[in-house]
Amino acid sequence: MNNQNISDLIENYLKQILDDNEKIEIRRIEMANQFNCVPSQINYVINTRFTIQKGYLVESKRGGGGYIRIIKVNLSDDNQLFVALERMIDEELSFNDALAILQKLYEEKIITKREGNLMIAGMSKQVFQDISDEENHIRSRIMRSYIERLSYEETE
Amino acid sequence: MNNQNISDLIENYLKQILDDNEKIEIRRIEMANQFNCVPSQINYVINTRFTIQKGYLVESKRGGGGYIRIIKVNLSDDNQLFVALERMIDEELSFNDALAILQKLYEEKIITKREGNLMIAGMSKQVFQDISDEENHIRSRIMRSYIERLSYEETE
DNA sequence: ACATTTTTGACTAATATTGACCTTTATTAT
DNA sequence: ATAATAAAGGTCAATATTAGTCAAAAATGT
Repeated sequence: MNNQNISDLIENYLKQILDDNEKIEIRRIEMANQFNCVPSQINYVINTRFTIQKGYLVESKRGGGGYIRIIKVNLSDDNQLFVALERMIDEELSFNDALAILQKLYEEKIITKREGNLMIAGMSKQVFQDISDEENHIRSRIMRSYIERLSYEETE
Repeated sequence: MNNQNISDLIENYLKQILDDNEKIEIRRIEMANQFNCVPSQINYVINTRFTIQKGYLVESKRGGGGYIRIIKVNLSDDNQLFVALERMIDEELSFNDALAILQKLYEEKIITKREGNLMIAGMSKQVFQDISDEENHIRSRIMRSYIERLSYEETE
């Protein structure tokens, strides 16, 4: 641990607190003052070190009483599968391909029938009625977002 | 949690009372005095936190003996539910309103937490990254599609 | 040398707070 | 009854308070 740049210091500080707590809530400007850096460096640290793949969820609010909240989550046992799947999905995704992926997830008992049906509903043709240009593009985004969500669970 | 701002305090105060009551009636000036803020902040809280999407109806009267009344909407009657939902969902649907609706459906035990989280993932901001023009429009379509799907399940 | 990561800051966006002015309803005076 | 006044609540825009984005510059690694 001799990488003592400021970003690493901030990362270590936050992770140390997260060792004993499920989540932490900070004020960006306070952190920045404490570590004598510009506020946007806090965003940099969060974006590079507290990603969902690393098991962290980040929420924030602006305005008076604003905050940044970092929450530890449990990565699913099938996490690797999801990461792989997410990478496999192209920028464009047809309805039939989406259907096939969800069918597979259902057969593998990763999702219930009802969950699958809901996800399909969110990507169905009717959703994209008058914007068919972007249909497969947005569907791809939706599918990857579903898969990302399946890759972790919040700790109760 | 992080009640650093007055609006959250007022919101929590009102919701706490609404936990035990179907409705609550307040006087704007009294609230403002109690929380040491200007009267219009009460309107701000009501307009941002007690919307129809969040499951609340608001009535008020001016003049002597005036009041603001907040009423919890009861969605537990399945017949009325889907009709009510259709009405809530405009041609355009913001992420926050979508969140509020799903939260309500979860509270009413119509969907599981996991189903809600998946549906939210399908409508999250990241899905619409580079097509923000149509964001709220498509989100509205997705939500309607989810609701339609849920209404089938009911009668299966 | 070149590539990657970190640091910085100017600009942007979201949310909360405040206050001046407006509208509605009830009460009181004539 | 009608008019004037008082007693509510409503609206809207300015300002304040946060956090987010993005790209250039600096530092570091290979």
